[in-house]
Amino acid sequence: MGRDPREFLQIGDASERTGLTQRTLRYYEEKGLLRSPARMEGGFRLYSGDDIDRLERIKELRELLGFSLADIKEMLDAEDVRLQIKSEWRKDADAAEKAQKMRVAREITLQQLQLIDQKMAKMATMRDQLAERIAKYDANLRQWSEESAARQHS
Amino acid sequence: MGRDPREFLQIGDASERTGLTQRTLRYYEEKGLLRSPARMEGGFRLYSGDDIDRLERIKELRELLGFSLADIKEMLDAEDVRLQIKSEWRKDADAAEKAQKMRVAREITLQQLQLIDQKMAKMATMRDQLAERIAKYDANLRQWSEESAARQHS
DNA sequence: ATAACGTTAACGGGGCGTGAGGGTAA
DNA sequence: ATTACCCTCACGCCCCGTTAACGTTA
Repeated sequence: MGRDPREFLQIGDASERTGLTQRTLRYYEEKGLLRSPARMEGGFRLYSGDDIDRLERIKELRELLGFSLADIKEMLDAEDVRLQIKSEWRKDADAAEKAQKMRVAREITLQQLQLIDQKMAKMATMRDQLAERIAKYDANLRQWSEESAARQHS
Repeated sequence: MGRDPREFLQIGDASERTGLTQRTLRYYEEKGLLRSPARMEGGFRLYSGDDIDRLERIKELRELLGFSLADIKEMLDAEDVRLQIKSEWRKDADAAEKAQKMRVAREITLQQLQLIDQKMAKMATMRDQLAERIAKYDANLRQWSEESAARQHS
């Protein structure tokens, strides 16, 4: 599961790879969206491959779907549930409670999916409207160029 | 073209119809995204049907596509070009310049369309990932319920 | 020692939320 | 006169952008 430990990135490289500013990376850490990354002796942050993945998910949830950071934190916490439960699956102590948590996580994921579907439907509508608008521009421009050509002949 | 003048809405009704807060409506006006609406003698704002349409477009551009208000202002101004040109089409004075403006407006619209296509593609990817995740939750839950049933029999 | 990189702290800005303190409509 | 609605400031919050002042690394 774990990755090559040589692949740790300092904040500058992590910033470049994710397209988020260094300020943003520190801010997400401060807000608990990302667990505090490892540090060098001098205090420099070291981001793992998993950290990068998580940052990219955050970025998409925010920029593509427009969720608030608070919403995203809730979602990511919910997602972590499944992994945590799987790793803690020693015996079936409190298995019922774990299943309940998983059902909650599933529900949140399902809501995300439905929200995406709604957004995609609206976006498709907008797309068609824009295509129509372009067709109108083109029609006007074509008409103008024909009139212009006609004047050339008279 | 114009609508029933009795259909003018005060800010409260306009807010309800568009799903934007009154504060937001005043803010958009302040920022020049919406021309200052008509007023009653007492100073109450009166929104026309066209105003409502424009507000709904702004809302979609912002909430669905995540554009900044500055971007949206630029886009709407570009869109107005076509309508303004059509209404000003008395003679063909400066027809070349008008056609140029229309080409610019067309170009901006085309960029919006391409941006929507890009976003929709990314969203489709996310959608699939979420569907997979739900499948995993379900697999885990199904497995748990089977194990639980097995214990009942022993 | 220098350049390139990192650190925290703190102020700034866009897009509003949220009153305060008043006037208007029916 | 009451109730519901509207007005204009004006401050506050979130999500960072952006210095500023300073330490670390190669």
